Amino acid sequence: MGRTTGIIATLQAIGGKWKPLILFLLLHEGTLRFGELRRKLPNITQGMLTNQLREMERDGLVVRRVYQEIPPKVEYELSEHGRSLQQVLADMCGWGFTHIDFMQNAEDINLEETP
Amino acid sequence: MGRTTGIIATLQAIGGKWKPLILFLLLHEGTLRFGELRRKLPNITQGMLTNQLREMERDGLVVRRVYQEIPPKVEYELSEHGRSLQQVLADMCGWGFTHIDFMQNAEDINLEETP
DNA sequence: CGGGATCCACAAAGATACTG
DNA sequence: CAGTATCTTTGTGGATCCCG
Repeated sequence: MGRTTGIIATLQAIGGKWKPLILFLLLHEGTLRFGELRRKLPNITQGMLTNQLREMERDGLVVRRVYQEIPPKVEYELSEHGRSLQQVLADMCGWGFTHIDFMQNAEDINLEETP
Repeated sequence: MGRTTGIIATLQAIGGKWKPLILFLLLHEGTLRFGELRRKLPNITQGMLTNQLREMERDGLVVRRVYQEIPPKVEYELSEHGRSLQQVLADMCGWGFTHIDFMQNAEDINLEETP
């Protein structure tokens, strides 16, 4: 069991293309219905959203609650284990802004280099 | 610009399937040759490793140094900007172990349920 | 020999239509 | 409303070849 074990386990759990974003939304907005989640993720497909949510439910990160009503109503929220990702998600969010600044500076340098 | 901007930027930069793992290795082991990196990532393809490294070079996370020798020698290391990921990578690594423990407990519960 | 480019087979992701 | 089913497109893995 090498030093990379932790990272590998994390990637298996939240390495999906949309998972960190979904988890971040559920963390900050609490319980959300399927449709609400979809509207907050403008570029995700219905099928993909279903996939990612089901996988995260299977992995114990997300709780799925189905109301037997017409029209149907399904709510999602973070499990206690899912909430333990708070630090990771906060750091990812913070570093993202660092990276945006970095890229804007790099862009400025390129502009200065053009004649 | 919503609350998700930071996460989205992070995913664009290090969302690749292997990137966090590669970055973690470069962070902890310093400069590595292509072949060394490949041996430490037993399940990655040569092509994939080349891809991910080139993308991260383009994004300013990794520095690529080519020695004009026979046999060829190419070294990779984190840039200063790449090193700013240290906190994110450390948290990911730590949470991974939390997640491994969580899954082992869940497994124990299932074992107890079997007759 | 080490790095990496190319071609092919397959799996994952996206778009769209349809259903309980 | 919250999904499924299906089809198309893109990405990944594997083997092979190239080049200095």
